[in-house]
Amino acid sequence: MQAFYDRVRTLVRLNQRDSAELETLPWSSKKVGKYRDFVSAGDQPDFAFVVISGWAARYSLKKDGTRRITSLMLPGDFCGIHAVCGARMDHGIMTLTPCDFGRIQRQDIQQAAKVAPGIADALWRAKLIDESILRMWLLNHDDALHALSHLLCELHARASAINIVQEGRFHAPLTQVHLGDALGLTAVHVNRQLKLLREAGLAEISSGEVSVPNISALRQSCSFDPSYLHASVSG
Amino acid sequence: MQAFYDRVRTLVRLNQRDSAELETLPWSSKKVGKYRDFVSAGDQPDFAFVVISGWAARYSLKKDGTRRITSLMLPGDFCGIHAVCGARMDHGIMTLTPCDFGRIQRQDIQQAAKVAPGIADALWRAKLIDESILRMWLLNHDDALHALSHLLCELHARASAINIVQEGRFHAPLTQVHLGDALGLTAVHVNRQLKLLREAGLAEISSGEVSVPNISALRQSCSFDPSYLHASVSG
DNA sequence: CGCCCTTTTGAAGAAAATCAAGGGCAGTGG
DNA sequence: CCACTGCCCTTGATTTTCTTCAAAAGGGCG
Repeated sequence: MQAFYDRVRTLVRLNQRDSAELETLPWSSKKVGKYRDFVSAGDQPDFAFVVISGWAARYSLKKDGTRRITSLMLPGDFCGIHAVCGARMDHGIMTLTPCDFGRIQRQDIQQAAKVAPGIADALWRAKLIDESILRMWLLNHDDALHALSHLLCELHARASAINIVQEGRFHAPLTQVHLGDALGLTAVHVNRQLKLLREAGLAEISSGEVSVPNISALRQSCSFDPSYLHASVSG
Repeated sequence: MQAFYDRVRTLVRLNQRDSAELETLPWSSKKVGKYRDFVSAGDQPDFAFVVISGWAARYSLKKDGTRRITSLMLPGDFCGIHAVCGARMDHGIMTLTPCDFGRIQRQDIQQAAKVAPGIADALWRAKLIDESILRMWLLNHDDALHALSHLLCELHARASAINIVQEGRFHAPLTQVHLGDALGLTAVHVNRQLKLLREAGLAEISSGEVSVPNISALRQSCSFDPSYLHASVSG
């Protein structure tokens, strides 16, 4: 759960009480294999989850049978905070790799949020960031190349934040089909845009490894401004 | 503020204490003219706002100068719950009509959420619904006609919920440019799709009035399922 | 080896953007 | 009262972007 504790601390500055409350939160671990439906649409989970290790994705199935990925989750990310208010899931969550989740009971997280305002704040901030990311996905869906570059920038930034980027490279278990599902494009077209990025020397994906030799250049190419990812910790 | 109180009660079942807390929340009113930037990106508001009357829209300006509307707000909707955790706004809010806003101080809403768990739940649910709507916008952006129909269904449902629909008609201050900004399409293309809907007898917009003679037919045409808009009150 | 999944590339077709022009209507000012 | 102006809606023609269909090549793994 260190990934989770670390994440919370990037979201808000915790006082001693918050901190103590956070680290004594009761939780249990749940391991899930690759490409599993971890949570299904319609569920009304009694737990909130935290990605401890692995990658997962929120997705919805459309009427025409195609899948649309609406967000990607990396270690440290929350999912199913819906549990906090007992709402029903309107989308599913699938694993992209074998995953290790931390599971926290609804009443425990509710209690913690009540006793430790810092934790409640952190949950809010996490949700606002989710929303910002979603909004960005909406914003950038006009031009395919722009959208792809922006997504790679986002993933690079989020991967950096959890220290899994080394020399501009990080492992991301995304096939071109996944990227297409996330960007609302066909895999074929994703392939062509990736080729452009590769030829421009801006980014490359090969065997599950994203390589960005010059992140500034990539960011500039799609006007990426990372500030929306954390909205500056000042609380 | 009745619109707000009503809205909260559609989100959660309040007990007496929650109810009392809600209706004694200190607030002040703020009137804003049409087409005004009510909140700007980068602001760190000390207030949460509630739309008492009028329509407003969240939007972002893209690097190429175009505007993208990322959500529409009707009477009763919250905005700037960011204030709850002191985060910075990553988007602006503009009015589409003259608007009347209710303004609640950050500490007051925080206090209310702490004392009355029902209110905290309501805020969470409101945010989850915002997120669901955003997700739907992402989901439906593939086919222009589908997207437009779905948006009209969403607005019809939300307008119904606040009792402003009469005989399939409701006032919506949206120009074709606004619709284009919301759907990520050009106004020209919106115009063509509206023509199709009109010719199919499914929907019509004229002088700011949306007319849906047969909502079931419109819903069926775009597989609209309204459940995502409230996620069933069971808390 | 052979199979499946993923990536790659080509060619044709559909969807939406762009460019361009005209019309209706309300408000403004002569 | 009427011309003028600005905004919004409408329509047509052309071009760009993305999808669809199709086929083939690479790579990991039983």
